[in-house]
Amino acid sequence: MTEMEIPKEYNATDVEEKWMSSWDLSMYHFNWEEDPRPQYIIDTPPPYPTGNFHIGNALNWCYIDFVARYRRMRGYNVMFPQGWDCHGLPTEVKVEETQGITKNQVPRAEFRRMCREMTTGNIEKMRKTMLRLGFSVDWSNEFVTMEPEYFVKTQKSFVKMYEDDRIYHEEHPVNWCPRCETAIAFAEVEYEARKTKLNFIHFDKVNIATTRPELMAACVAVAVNPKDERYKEYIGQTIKVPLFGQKVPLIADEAVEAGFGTGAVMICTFGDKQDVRWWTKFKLPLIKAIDKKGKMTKAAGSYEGMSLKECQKAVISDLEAEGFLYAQKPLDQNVGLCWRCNTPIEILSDPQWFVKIDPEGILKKADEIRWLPDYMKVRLENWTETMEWDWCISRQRIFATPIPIWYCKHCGKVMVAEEAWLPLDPNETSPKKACSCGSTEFEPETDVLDTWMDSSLTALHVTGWESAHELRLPAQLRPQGHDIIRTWAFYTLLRTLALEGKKPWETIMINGMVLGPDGHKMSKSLGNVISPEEVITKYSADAFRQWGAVGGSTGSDVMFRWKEVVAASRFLQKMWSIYRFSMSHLKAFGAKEAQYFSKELLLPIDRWLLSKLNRLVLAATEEMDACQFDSTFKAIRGFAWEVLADNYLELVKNRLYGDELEGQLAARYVLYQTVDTLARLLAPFLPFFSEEMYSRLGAGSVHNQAWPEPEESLISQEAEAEGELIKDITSQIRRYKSENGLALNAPLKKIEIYKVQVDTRDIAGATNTEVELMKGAPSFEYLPVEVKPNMGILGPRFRKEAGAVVKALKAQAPAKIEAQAVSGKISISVAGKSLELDPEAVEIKKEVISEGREVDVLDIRGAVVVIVR
RNA sequence: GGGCUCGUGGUCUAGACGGUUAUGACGUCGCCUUGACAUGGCGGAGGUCCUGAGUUCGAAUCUCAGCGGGCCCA
Repeated sequence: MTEMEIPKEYNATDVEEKWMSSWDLSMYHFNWEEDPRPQYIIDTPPPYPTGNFHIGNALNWCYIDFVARYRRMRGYNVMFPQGWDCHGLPTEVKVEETQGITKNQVPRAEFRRMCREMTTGNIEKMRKTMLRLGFSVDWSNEFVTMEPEYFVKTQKSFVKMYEDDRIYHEEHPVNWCPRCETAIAFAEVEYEARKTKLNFIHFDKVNIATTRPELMAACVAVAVNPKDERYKEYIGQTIKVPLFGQKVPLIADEAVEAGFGTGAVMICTFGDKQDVRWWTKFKLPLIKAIDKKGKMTKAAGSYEGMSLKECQKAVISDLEAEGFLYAQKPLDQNVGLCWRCNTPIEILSDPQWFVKIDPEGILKKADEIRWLPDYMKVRLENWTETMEWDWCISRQRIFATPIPIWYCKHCGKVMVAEEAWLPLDPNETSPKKACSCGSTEFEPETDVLDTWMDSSLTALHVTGWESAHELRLPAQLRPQGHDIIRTWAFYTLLRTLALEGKKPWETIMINGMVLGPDGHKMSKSLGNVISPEEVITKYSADAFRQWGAVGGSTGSDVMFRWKEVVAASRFLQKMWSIYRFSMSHLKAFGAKEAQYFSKELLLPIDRWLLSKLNRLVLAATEEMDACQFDSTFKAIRGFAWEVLADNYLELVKNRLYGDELEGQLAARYVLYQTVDTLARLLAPFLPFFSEEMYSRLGAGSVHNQAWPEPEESLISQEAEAEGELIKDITSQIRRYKSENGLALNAPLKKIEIYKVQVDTRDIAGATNTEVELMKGAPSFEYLPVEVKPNMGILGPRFRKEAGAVVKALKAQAPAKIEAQAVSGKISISVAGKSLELDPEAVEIKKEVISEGREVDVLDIRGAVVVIVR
């Protein structure tokens, strides 16, 4: 331990890069074999490999890393795996963009290759950021959903669920993105407020109002509210649709709002979700007027081939020309958009694959899981309770897990791959057996699986499902954002339940979103995006992580603020100074000196510090167990800064620099314990800084050390009370000097302390003044100036009369009350009745009269401190 | 339109089992280079605890209503 090597300034970049390149990351590996330690498996979110690990990911990973490092130190066999959720539209869209093609212009296999290549490059970039942020990822348990080792599981899960009758193939209306030319799930639909026009149109018997005149070709009914007097007589009759001429029934349904538009609505296949409900309820016919590219079909007659927009324009002008359109009104409307390309979605009917949803089962399992914070469970419940359709899992895209299915060319029967054949792409491989009709000719399924079919398997994957290892379900923790509760959490619950009948995790910890410095969601269009790299370069990874810890409580959204990062890096420097000072006094505190030390040597302020330290350990442990990172870190920081640096160090400096060995030993012992404990407490949050600290304290990495155990015998009310008095006396004298323009190390003539017993050695050292404990009362006059009622006692006792009692107390001279309090009972009269109060029921403020004397008097916690100048 | 969440000095925030002096940070103002740290120390100013009503002896805290943010959805 050589303090000469410790620079005055903490150079975060050098320290962080040094440790990053020298750490042996195998210390973070999970042990799949028999291990006496309890397992702690984290079902980490596999990020989408965009190539850029954004600040929201980073916050999420900070939380995961805090937990992972803490649990390791607590003696758990921790798995912090890293997955990559590769498949899906965004990569396809990006490849189409960068290559200037559309998916159908190149062979399927070639397109997949381009996607894989881009994904691999992106993963590499993101790994770098994660390493730089010091996350203790277990890279031996990395998984990549596009690799056969992973997607074989996705396919197996499909086959198992198909055979279990949980997956079926059916023609059903689905959300369709005409740009991406694929079905999408409800979870992938986003809504945006837009202005549109409500068109009022004469039908032959009633007038209807619609925002979608281009869908008149697909009109299959008109609906009114059964209670609507205007239309009662027409219910059950047929109505002719203008321009297109089809005759449709006029039906009655409660769901029609009589007050909206004309009170009559046309039902089309399909304008919106409500149309689908009516279509199902009344078993209406299906007219497909829109094709998969969003163009009008033959069913639209002369409008065939037009885009939806063109068609709407044409229909409106034709309606107007023929006198059907009689009014237009502006209307605010929410349009469903494809979450990836922002194209308005349509509802089309098409054969698709579906997973059955069992809301009750999911809700029951959700109840068995601990939700942090608990109110987040409500989001899952609300979503689950409002599910209307099953989960559409087929997508008409390319870069995704293939559906291992063929259709027999002769009888049309579905051939499902056997598990032993997997993984495979039905477009490249044929079934290894004939159809039950004897045919060996098959048509492959070209649809692929929804990406959530991959990622909803992570809990199973990380716990060893379908691997050489024993299944270790449930995982201990699922960390994720609240934005994907309805998708990732929901689907994982569904799939784990369907495949293994168990809950996927014991605890789910929800993190909030990161908002920009302006309080809004970070987005390119708002220009408020900040990257983790930018923060690291300017202020260090540890400062970034500290912002992640203290930025907000777990679950709440966190605003990114530069000044918090600045404050974080200031704490690093402050902590560094504390460390540097401590180490300069610890060079000699080796085994040699330690043998002369015994706890009897500890002075009151030492016991005060140790009590506070152990209380801190106790609280930090409790809060880390509850994933309360902000309060944990704030407690540690507060201790280091206010308790240790501002007070303890100032009080023991004199002893440390002095030549009295016993006092020195005690202070060194305390310093050593404190610095060692702080290094450990900080380790989950500041892996680089704490490692640098620990490198001069002990052997090996701090990340292989145990979390500190609180020594309860050192926690003591009395030790803290006496320490607090010493601290307060010293800091009041410091303030006194400051107010009186004295240098802080300026000696005073003398300090006299009355009325309490207190150890004066450190007070004398810290104030550079002789301190004497005085017997008896000081010869000063006290003037009681104010009576302060203690409402905690008076309120509950007197209830309605409490107000009157307070009034009566205040009406008396403070000196009179004081005199009674000294005798043990205070009597007052309220509304003619006389009452007796205990002295505890009031606090009497007194002032010392010291005018005309060469002294100043401070009243501190019952102690009277007389300063002789 | 629904659900969730929040509204505290200039800014951000703690407090939420109801108890009279409302926490801390940043900013601001003043003083101080003291043998770890000026990226520091000490002190000061600055508050209708969103509004209104209710419960209560007593409300930032509980209840209701309203207003206003944010998020997730329809």
